[in-house]
Amino acid sequence: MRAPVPGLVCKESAVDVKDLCLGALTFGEASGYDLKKFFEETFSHFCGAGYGSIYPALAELTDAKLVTCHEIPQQGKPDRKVYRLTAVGRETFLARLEKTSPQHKVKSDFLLVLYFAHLLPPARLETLLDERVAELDHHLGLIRQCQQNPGSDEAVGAKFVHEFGKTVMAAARDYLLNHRQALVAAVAAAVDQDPESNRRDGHLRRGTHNS
Amino acid sequence: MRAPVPGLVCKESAVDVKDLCLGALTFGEASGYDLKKFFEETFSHFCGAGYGSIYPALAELTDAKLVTCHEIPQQGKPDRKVYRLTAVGRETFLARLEKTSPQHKVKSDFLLVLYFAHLLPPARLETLLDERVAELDHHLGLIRQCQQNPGSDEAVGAKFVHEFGKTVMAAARDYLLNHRQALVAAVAAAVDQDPESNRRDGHLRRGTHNS
DNA sequence: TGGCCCATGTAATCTGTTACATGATTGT
DNA sequence: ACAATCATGTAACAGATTACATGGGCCA
Repeated sequence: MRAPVPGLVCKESAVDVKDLCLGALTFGEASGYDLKKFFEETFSHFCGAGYGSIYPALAELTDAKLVTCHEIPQQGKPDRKVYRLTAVGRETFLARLEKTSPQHKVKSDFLLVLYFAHLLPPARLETLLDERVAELDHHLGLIRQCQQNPGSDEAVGAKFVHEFGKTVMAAARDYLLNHRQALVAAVAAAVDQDPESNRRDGHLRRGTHNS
Repeated sequence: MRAPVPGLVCKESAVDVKDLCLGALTFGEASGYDLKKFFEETFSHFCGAGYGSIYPALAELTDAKLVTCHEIPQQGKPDRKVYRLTAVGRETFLARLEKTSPQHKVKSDFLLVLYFAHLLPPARLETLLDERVAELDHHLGLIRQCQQNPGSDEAVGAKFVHEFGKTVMAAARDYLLNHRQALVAAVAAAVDQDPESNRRDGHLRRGTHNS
């Protein structure tokens, strides 16, 4: 086991909510509330953050002088706090963009459950697929809204990411719709033939790992 | 603010590593080590778990009598511990499958960084895209291996999930390859024209939210 | 009058990652 | 000789989710 080389520790840490906020603020000032809405509308298909992480993140960024905070008094509501990126904040973000080795992680309970389709009632399967298609439609709708936004001259990156999202999610949607019937039929048939199909013993087999 | 209704709390909690283990064990007995390999080969594109979560999960499952553990002595290595699903474990898993409302979450630092393509050096952009394509190829390869596995009579669900993965990742891959040049060119052009493009103030604009 | 939008924040909790700890065998 | 595979586990830590806490304005 190698001791961590002092100069090369190189965290390579993943992007966190602070980075998300910094990034959004490169487009202009905003409150925590605004940021959450922005994430939902614009980043919904690949990122997200709740108030429980946004507000603490903004507080930390303020302490670190990466953003400044203007308080705007309001009645009935808590003061609106508008955050703006500082020069240091902008550079910190730029540095993060260049150093991070960006990961793409999918955590899909949906696919996991589908993997065990043979253990599910066909009706449940149909619900699952329909709900997922609806979610995809929802995300697709959000992206279209972003793009149709009045005064939306999206940056090249935004365009690319949005088109990418549309392409990939449309592919997912089409696959689900085109194969829905076959899957449900196959499972229904299996249940008919062999209702007690869920007891099979043996060893978890794995492919020969000649990576 | 409503108090949580006692009988309807209904956690709807997401799938965790324990569920992952339970699910894998429906295909046969396995050790913690085997399980990790299985996840990597078979679930790689939508799930994952490290030893740091698998081993504690198996311990908990054993305590809860959802699995049993046979210890096989070995020399030089720690005893191999082979886990097998109990009847209760199987039913618990089946119940989880039916009750969970399964989510599909993507957390892509890759897309986030790309969103800010206009702030990146073109070379960095190229690296990013190439690396992502390589990752996608890697995952596609893993799926093909699963499918070509000798004695691979995959269950309907497994087939569906793997074909789905191939379809969606192929779409992503194609998009990246087909639009790579255009993106890099656009960013390069922007840098030429306006090297100090990263200082723009204003307000984070959001679309009119007529959801 | 019930529910959503606005608007902020804290605290407890959950869950997973990373680093640590050990060590024989096999292949290059 | 060095790295990888096999094989298990713990402890500290990081990060995010959830519930809690507050409360006026607005629309149907």
